[in-house]
Amino acid sequence: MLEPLYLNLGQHDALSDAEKALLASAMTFERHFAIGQDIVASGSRPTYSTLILDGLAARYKVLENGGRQFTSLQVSGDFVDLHAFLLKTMDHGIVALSPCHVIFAEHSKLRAITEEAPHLTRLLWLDTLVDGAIHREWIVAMGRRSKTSHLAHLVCELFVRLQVVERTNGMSFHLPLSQAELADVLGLSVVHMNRVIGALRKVGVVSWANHTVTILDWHRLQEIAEFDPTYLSMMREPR
Amino acid sequence: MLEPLYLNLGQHDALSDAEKALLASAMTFERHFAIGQDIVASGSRPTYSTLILDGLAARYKVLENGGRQFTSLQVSGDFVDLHAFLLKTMDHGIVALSPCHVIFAEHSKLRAITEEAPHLTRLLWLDTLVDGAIHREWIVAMGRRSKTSHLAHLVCELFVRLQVVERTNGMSFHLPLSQAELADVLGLSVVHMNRVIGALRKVGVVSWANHTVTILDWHRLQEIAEFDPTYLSMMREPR
DNA sequence: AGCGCACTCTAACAAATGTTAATGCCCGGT
DNA sequence: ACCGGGCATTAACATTTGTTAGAGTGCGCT
Repeated sequence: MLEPLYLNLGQHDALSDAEKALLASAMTFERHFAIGQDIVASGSRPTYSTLILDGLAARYKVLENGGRQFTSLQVSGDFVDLHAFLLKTMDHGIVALSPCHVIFAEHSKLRAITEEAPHLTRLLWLDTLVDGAIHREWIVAMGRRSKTSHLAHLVCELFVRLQVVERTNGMSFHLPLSQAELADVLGLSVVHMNRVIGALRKVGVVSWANHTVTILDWHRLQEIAEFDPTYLSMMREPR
Repeated sequence: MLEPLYLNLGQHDALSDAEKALLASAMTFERHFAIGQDIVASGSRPTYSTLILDGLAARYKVLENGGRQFTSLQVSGDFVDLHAFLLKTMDHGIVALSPCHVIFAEHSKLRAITEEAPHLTRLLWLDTLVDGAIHREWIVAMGRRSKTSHLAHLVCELFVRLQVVERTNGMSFHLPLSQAELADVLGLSVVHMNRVIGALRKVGVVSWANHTVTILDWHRLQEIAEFDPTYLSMMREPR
């Protein structure tokens, strides 16, 4: 059941059976969340961290004027709030964008891992570092890329991340986001989001319908996005 | 000499003398960098992490069209590339924005800390988590705040961070960034950056001259920015 | 004192992006 | 089969932001 987590952590470095067992023993109960439900509330102080077994979720903040910004998208195998283990207080919410099947890891058990399993600790730390690397890439995309390039970059990133946890289907993947939600990812208005998707469709590098994205020309898409997967640290090496 | 680091880490949780000594023993040689010099090169694989003792630096990426985006600003007491300890390959560069006095911590020593000093390990991990929290706040600012609010937020953030490491002077602090560099922080053109600074000046919440920012009305500045320092985790509590 | 240079600031215009509103489509509920 | 609601799409127009160009300013250097 924790397969996606093993795939996610295991992409960076070998994960021993003992470490897998240790992770498994940190888990407590499972839960399902419906679309739109908050998995973790902003301002809360969780005592466990949430692992997505299946589904798509997002971190977000809401401003006073009602504007919402997603700060990350989380897929199967992602700890959506591993950072709360040490940050303690959630400064943002996490919402289910598709039906989500999750399992909770107790902070006390994670703490025990940091006391007794240094290598596994480094892998969990690394997981949050990749999170940060993705954030930086998003900042660059928001600040200096054209909107088309930004969207192309997002498609590249999601495809690669989903491939790691075996949630792609050939060159297609399921992306159950409305254009309004996508607009809250890129920081655009809904109308402009629609224009940008149209632009990407028109150049013919992706087809996009029924919440399914199919990459028609990976090479050119990567070019438009200037996508370089280095930041995802997908190289397996000692950590 | 490591005082800024102790202040930085110590703001989140108590730092024992033994831990301070351990940090000190991880350090090797010091170095000075001039304005504009790369402290860490993109694509490199450093074997040490760089701590700023004094100065201002920034992480950045450059796009094919020459556009540059800063993804973070780093002040005294910040490990600018602690993440490279586990990410291994730098996916971005780090440049000195003021003359920088830095000291290097060997990765082998950091690794030893993860093997033998769990609590200190958690504090170092936390340091990178706060990094991530700042990234998220920047994403929100870029996506959903007005440019004036974004700039106000940056001023609030820098003031608070500099205060922790005792680099403020009353309600003023030194910000040696040209408007062109600031534009690369907010993701704007230089001309528009100038407009935005003018706007913030006009409402009278800051004065801004000679690379010195003085906050004239903290309360109103915070209001404009919708600044909530929770994400900086400045509460001292067991981690 | 004069010069050159980097930086700030402004203007005029162009392009990107937001807003409001309307239309059509699909799909689930009755 | 009908209805209603959410979503995608488009149009027209407003606002923000970028581009290009140039003038002003301060400061170090000779």
